[in-house]
Amino acid sequence: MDLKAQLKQAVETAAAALGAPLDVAIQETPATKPGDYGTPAAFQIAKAIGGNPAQVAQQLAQTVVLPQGISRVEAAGPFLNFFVDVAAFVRGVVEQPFEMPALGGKVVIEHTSVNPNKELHVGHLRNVVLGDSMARIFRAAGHTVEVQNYIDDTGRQAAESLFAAAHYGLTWDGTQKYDHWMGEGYVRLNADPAKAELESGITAIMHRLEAGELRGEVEKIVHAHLQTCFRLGARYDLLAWESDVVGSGFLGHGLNILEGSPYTSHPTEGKFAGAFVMDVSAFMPNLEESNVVLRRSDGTAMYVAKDVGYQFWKFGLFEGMKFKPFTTDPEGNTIWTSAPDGQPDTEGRFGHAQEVINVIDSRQEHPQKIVKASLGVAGETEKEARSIHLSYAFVTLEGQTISGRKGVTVSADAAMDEAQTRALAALTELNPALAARDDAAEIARRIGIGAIRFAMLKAEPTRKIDFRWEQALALNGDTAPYVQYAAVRAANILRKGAEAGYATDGTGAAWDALPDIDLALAKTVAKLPEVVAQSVRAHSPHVVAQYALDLATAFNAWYNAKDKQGKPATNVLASPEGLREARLALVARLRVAFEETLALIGIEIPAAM
RNA sequence: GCACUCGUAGCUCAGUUGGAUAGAGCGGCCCCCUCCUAAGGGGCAGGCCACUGGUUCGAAUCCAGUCGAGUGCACCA
Repeated sequence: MDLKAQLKQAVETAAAALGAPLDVAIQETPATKPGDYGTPAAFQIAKAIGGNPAQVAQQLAQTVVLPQGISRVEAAGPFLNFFVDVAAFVRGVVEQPFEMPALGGKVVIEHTSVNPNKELHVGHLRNVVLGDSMARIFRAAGHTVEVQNYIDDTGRQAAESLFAAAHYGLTWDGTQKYDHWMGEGYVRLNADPAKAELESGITAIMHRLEAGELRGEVEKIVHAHLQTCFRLGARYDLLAWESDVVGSGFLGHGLNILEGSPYTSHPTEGKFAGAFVMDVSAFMPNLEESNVVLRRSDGTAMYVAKDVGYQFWKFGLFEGMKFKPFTTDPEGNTIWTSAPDGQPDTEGRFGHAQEVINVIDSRQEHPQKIVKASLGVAGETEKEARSIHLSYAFVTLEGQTISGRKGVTVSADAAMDEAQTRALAALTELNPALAARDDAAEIARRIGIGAIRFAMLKAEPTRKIDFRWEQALALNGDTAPYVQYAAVRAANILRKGAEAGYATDGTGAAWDALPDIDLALAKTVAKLPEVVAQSVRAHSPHVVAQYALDLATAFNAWYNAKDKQGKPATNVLASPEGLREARLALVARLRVAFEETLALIGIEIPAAM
């Protein structure tokens, strides 16, 4: 059990002894206040049993039994503050591995799900990075995670691109990235004044797509998309194709389940006569129209009904999809795909989630709510509660709505190219010797991609992002390179320490010699597990990104600390023997914290900077 | 019109289940390489946490209302 949990228990026990059983909050004391951790519990106790908070705090200070690692307690007015035993605390942080949350259960995360008709643009970056980071964080918290990428292969968008290529007689010469080439046809078609007359040709392609005849054509685009996503660092387990969702009968299965619900009906009169409708008012209050049409009066299904079927399948409400390997990711792991000619999933390997997270643009909030409500309609209230729409505000480009058709767009590939170019330019300027090394390009890649990923997730998902080169690709301030630089700096200290023959594992450490300034750093390091827990609770990776900044800031402040004479106060290698070993061990622990934290948001640390 | 999201420094944002004097970055001004990497650090200036009321010992945080911004409201996908 970690120190804060022990403190909480100790204070609760003391409170109960005073006749006030309660849930106590343990928080860090503000920087200007005495102590390391504190609690305002005396307010609540005073209220429960009478008396004034300051007196109660005094009483608590007398009676509370201090856990190991706490050296003393002191009442500061109505607050009760605890002082950590520096040597024991730092040693504990250094010697114990992180106690990550041990959450169980399978979580299916759907992200990317880009229409297979043209290349990804900078707006898609946010979706991919959010989803991929969530997957990493949920895995670290103990969940089994399955990442799915939904391929809308029967939609109008794909049909238009395929039609355009054929209509204009375009041929791919292999020089351009395939999805970019495909997108050019799409843009051309939508700028074509004659487009309206081409409708029948587009519809014909849509029918062929539904029949699965053009699967291979769509797969080529999907491969090109995956290339972009791999480059960003995203990884997937399964591609779920819309045609297979329908072809596996999920649409029908889903509707069948809903047929049995008291919330669905087949009106015989009124505006919905002949349709199959679902009344969602019990699950989505305040709607003007509480009925959602699932199947039209002409017998065809609404789009949202497919989403409902897919969602039901993710939760394991039925089976029937077939699967086969599609490709391998850069690490050689197999990415599976749904496929009509695949094998049945006899082991229940895919789907069967306890929780489903759909990473989708906030503009789709309404249909996503209907999908969630449909689980309630089906009587699956627990699954309804664990059906999460990770909604994020869309990305604009220099203040304008991204639109490929209008030419207001920057491709994800171009953004990554530019990021790496800028990173290499910075490297050349700041560290020419390093820029001449063989691995300079790899270093620039990690910095550039890291900068983009970080820019996409450092703020809450509800924040709108206006993509501007200077911000998205910034290399200092609240950015990935700032954190990466700190991580590299930590590694340099360790390397030099090892070269000098000093132990970095705590051997020979004089823990008692550590001053308070080192404690501040150790306290920040120790926070990682609760950061992960918080990120999972909030369903947002920004919590981890913010923590990465905290970690780097804490380290840089410590690294640059000066004593009263203005001399470096924390120089590790110049520290007296014993203190030096303690500090090396702390820096080693910090470096691990950097690695684990950045891995949670898919950011790689360069070898040098 | 109805619903959802949001409103914190000039700009972009953090701020745990309500707790101590609201924090960063960018931009501005001033300092710090005789020191393990200055992609760094320190300092100064900059706040009616949109507004009003309520709940509470205590509100940026919870509730109600007002104002402002964005998004969504088809037998479309």
